[in-house]
Amino acid sequence: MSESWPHNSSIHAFKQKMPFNQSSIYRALFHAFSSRIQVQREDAAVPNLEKILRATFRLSGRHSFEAMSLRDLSRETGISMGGLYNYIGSKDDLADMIESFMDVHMANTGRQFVNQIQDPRSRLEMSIRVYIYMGEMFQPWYQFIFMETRSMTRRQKEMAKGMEIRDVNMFREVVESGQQQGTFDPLIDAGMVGSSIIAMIQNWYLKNWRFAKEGVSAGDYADFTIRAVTKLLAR
Amino acid sequence: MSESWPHNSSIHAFKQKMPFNQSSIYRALFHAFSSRIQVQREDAAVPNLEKILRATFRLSGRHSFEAMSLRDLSRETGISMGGLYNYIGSKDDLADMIESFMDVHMANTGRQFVNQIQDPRSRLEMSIRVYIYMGEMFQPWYQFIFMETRSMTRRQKEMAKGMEIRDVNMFREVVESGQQQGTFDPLIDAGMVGSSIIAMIQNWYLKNWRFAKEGVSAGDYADFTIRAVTKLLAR
DNA sequence: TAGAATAGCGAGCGCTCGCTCGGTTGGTAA
DNA sequence: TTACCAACCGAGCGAGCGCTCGCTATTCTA
Repeated sequence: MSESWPHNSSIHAFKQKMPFNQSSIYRALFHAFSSRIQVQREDAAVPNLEKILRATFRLSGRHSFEAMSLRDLSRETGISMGGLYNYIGSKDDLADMIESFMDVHMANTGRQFVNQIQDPRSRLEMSIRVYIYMGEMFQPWYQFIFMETRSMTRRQKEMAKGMEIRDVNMFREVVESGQQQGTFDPLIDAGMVGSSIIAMIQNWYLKNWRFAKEGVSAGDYADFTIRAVTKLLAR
Repeated sequence: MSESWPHNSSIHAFKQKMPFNQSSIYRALFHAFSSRIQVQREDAAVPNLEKILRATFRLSGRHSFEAMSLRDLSRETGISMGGLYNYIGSKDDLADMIESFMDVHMANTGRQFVNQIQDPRSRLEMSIRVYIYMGEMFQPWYQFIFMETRSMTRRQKEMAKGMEIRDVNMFREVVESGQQQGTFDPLIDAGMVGSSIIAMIQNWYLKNWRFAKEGVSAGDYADFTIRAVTKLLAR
């Protein structure tokens, strides 16, 4: 998968290696949840799912998921109230689909890009880049998870915390392996570094309005972040 | 004000220099908004305001401000529905009090600590420390602004964006002045540094659950952040 | 092309929301 | 002791919520 990508680290090259993109993700979503979606015909379901998800991101970005009523969603998608309920079991269920999909598919996809890289420095840089590019591609998804899960059920909250802890630990472990190998400064707290990297990644997809205004691209941001982390860990 | 604090940079010393703290802030709030609060007797108003604000933070932290009903707030404070409306003009107005108070008072207070420091390096370090300590002291206030404003009126959203931009620019300017003076690496984008520092500060008050679990104090976090920024800007 | 199956529709249900307003309470001044 | 009024109370209002269900429209099968 990533045999060629590291040699061209642009987001464009990255997108070509992804198993799904901003459009085809709705087909993947349909297959992941076809058992709990009442509509079985793919040609009918996938475009409607795309309408529903896009409208959900748009409306809950405007105010919040809780403030979005299913009547708003019906109006925005052009699908009737009854029609919506052929795709979701409840309003909570809609949020759960988004979160569960990310929990499984996004996390696995990201991991595939870095798992075969052994060298800690390359692996750290690649991880940062992949996470930022994923945040760029699926910005509404990540923002949704960050902003909305806390309003949800205990189960959903725990899932979100779990995802974040998993990510922090992934970065912490890369840093630790680099420290053991002597590449990175062993006096820096690896856990704090992991936490800070996650903060930087979240900063990218949460504050995209500001970066867009200032003409900072995802590639620029990844370069900056990698540089900052590299300097922090230099011996 | 800060003639002695810089020589003892603990949060304890910082708290003693603050014009208000987690308790007395409600008296300050009362005086700031006495014109739009119907209850005029301070001895009645201040304790009730404290109950209302604390309960608002507690309830909107549990789910969200929008999901908090005024009946919830009434139950949690022990103040009747009608009683609440002697303190707030509307539910929106309650959020506006919180946001407006921070916009004016918090920002000014923070600025007073650093304005008389000229040396860019000291000023940068002091600023980071003050912002993190403020975030620690008034964590529910900052978290509220970060998480809830986007659900509010356009005016309130603009106010929140304005606060953030002002803070980013403050950090950007300190970095630039250090670059012009030759203290900091001039090749690092000062705007990006400012943005990253804000991200680190927000990371502190948004993820306090994780830092508490790992025994990281506000002072530890400030030290780490200052170290990271210093290394990034080193020539 | 008839009949069955799937997809889509929207008025209406029970309920909770933000907010109001006429009434009650309790401390203070005359 | 009485009269007053700031402070507080909570049942009730109209609107809008999530969700349902009897129905129609569309597509597939034979």
